[in-house]
Amino acid sequence: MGSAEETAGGYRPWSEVTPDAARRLLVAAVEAFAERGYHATTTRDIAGRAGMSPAALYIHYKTKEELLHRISRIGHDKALDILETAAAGPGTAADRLGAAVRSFVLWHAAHHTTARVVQYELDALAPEHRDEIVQLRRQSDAVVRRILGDGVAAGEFHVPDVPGTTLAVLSLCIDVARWFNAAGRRTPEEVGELYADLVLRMVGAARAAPGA
Amino acid sequence: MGSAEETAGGYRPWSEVTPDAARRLLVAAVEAFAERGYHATTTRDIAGRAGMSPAALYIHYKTKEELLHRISRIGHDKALDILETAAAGPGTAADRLGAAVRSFVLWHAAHHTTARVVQYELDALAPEHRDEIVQLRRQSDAVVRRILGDGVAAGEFHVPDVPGTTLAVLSLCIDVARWFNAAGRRTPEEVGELYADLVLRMVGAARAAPGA
DNA sequence: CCGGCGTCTAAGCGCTTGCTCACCCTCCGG
DNA sequence: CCGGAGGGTGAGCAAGCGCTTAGACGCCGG
Repeated sequence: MGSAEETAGGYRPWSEVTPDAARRLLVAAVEAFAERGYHATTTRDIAGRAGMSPAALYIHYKTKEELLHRISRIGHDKALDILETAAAGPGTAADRLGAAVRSFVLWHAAHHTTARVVQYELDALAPEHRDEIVQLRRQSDAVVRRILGDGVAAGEFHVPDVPGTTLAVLSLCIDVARWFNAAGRRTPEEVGELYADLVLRMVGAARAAPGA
Repeated sequence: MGSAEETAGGYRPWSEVTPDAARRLLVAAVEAFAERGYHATTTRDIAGRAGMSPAALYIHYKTKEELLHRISRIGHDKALDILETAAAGPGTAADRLGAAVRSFVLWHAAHHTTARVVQYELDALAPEHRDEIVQLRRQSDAVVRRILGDGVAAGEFHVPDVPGTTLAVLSLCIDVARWFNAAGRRTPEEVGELYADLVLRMVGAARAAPGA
């Protein structure tokens, strides 16, 4: 068991990675990178977790860094997709911001192992790959900033500093990957709910009315 | 220049580290760890930055890990001190929470190089040292939780989930160390001010009145 | 039955790592 | 003027690193 809990719940990640051995190696790498960090993880450790010899890794990936790049790319694509889906939804700006934070945080909590690698091992990427990922992050930033802008324009939000608040909101959500499950009384859904509420207060769209 | 900006402003950190050569090595280690991460930093790199030979490091420190431990310990002591000072201050719970967030964030922004090492390289510590540091973090958590509890009891704050909100507040502040200065239009003071405002909104102590 | 391809392994190469050791300065009390 | 202590160096060791190579396996169309 152990790693089973990560893939529980019917959600099957990494389905886009084939063949099977390549996926097993990638999943093993995610676990190892999340646990010890990229630089502290050896290729022997990754191969061992996948039940293979060290050399097997190089049949499917050219370098250890390519593994990290693949993980980072897939993860960022997923995270951006989650944000964009929520942003394109119906309702007021407050509705969309709440949905975005709720689903974004839910993903970071439920897949905190992956998210930790994706969000905190950026500097281990080769410069070219790093630039590519940074571009995706800028898109995430733009999505959130747009919702905030909409809310301000509609008079729903009171936000003096939209770029700064955007940064804070994303920072808050992303950092969930770092601390989540440290003991784990909360479910990912509960954290998402809590954070959606906190963020809506931050932007002054308080459903904080005492009766709510 | 370069590293000079870090120590600018009259604040002289690491004054508790003697002799001089030991301090130079420690400052070099902070820079290197912040830039590349603990595991990606070599002892040769640290010694080189300090203008010494690789062997010189081992006159003042037993291992590379001891360097990280010293940095982490001093940094956490300082961070906790900042929080406790603000918490012990005068005024309402809102006043104290605002002061705590403002000064805590200010430190994380102004000394983001140090803060990055202190906050994000925890897992590289030996288990015994890690436990020691985790203990300090629990104290930081307790300080913030107490202010929130006070505010709720006094009817100043509306916080349904005090432990969860405490976690979120600290997470938000700490993560400043990760992104700060990525381009740097904002000063540390401005970020502290912005964050104090955001956090006060989060707890429903809105000075969000338009005229404020 | 075969031959080629994709997959995997055992062994190991070249290099870097954290750390050590033998030795050398410089400073300073007696 | 000396001798010892503490701060420093150049060279280098054992271990571990990312990665490669030579060869063996199972599978499958002809």
